[in-house]
Amino acid sequence: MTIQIPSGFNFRTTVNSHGWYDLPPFRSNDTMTLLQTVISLTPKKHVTITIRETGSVLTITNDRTIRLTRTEQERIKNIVRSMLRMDEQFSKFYSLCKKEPHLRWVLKRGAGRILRSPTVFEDVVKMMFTTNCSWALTKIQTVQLTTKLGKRTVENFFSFPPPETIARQTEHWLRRELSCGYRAPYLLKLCNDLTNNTIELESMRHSDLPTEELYWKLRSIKGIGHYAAGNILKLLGRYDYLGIDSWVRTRFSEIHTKGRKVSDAHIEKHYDRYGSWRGLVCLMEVTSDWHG
DNA sequence: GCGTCCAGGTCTACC
DNA sequence: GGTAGACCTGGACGC
Repeated sequence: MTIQIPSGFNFRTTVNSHGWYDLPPFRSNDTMTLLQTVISLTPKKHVTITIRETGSVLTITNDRTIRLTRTEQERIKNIVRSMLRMDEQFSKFYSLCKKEPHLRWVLKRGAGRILRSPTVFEDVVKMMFTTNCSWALTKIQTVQLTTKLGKRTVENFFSFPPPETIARQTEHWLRRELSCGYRAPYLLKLCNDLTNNTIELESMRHSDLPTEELYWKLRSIKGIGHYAAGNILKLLGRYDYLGIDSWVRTRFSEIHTKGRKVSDAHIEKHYDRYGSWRGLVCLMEVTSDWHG
């Protein structure tokens, strides 16, 4: 399968936009020139895909033993476009960056697109796993979740388990097997609510609701606070919130205040002038050193 | 190898 | 509305 690359799109910069490429089922290589993950087409059909940039197209390959219908191939292509944010409009953001000397690199590197998972559910669970712990623990929780509850594919990858599979476990089991500690009841409640249709996540990527309403919808999920909601919103294409964590605080003080610690209110105020793009401007600034 | 301390974000009870 | 303390884990550190 191939996808035509839109102008201004940069595959490597998108894969390296944040830590998601490092959390299973995602996998990448040292040079970030390929991205692999598992797409769950049906409860029993899980396909490992490999995405590479080859000239002016992205090439998507999968194991030849798995036959895909034309409809399934189209679905995979749409999911890849969505994960890599290929159809989102960044022209207004780039005009803004053009006016700021310290953000001109963003255009040169084709930055701004933030890698997201095939589903909102996967993004929300992973974001919950980033709260109040080190990256090492975030990774442990995600690895355990996928290997213990996901489905193994031909290439020895594991799919991200659906909410109903997680909802069948006990809180005790989740605590013990995933090392997710006090997050276990939050994860269980989220999965139960999704299974019972008490809440709905997937439509959020195409929602017409104002960003603030989406923010409060996310905040109604136990375990999703101000930081997590702000960052999930970025994965929904809304950049009004900063999603400040300890790392952003450190990077901000290194860049703007010679290492002097400042309050979150100070950081919020600094990015106010960028309006609805402030969250993305903040992310670009704190990750600028990742892109040379 | 063991014990102690700390960092990390969210929730809840309390003022 | 603001704040303190609990939640749980891995990692750093001292012994």
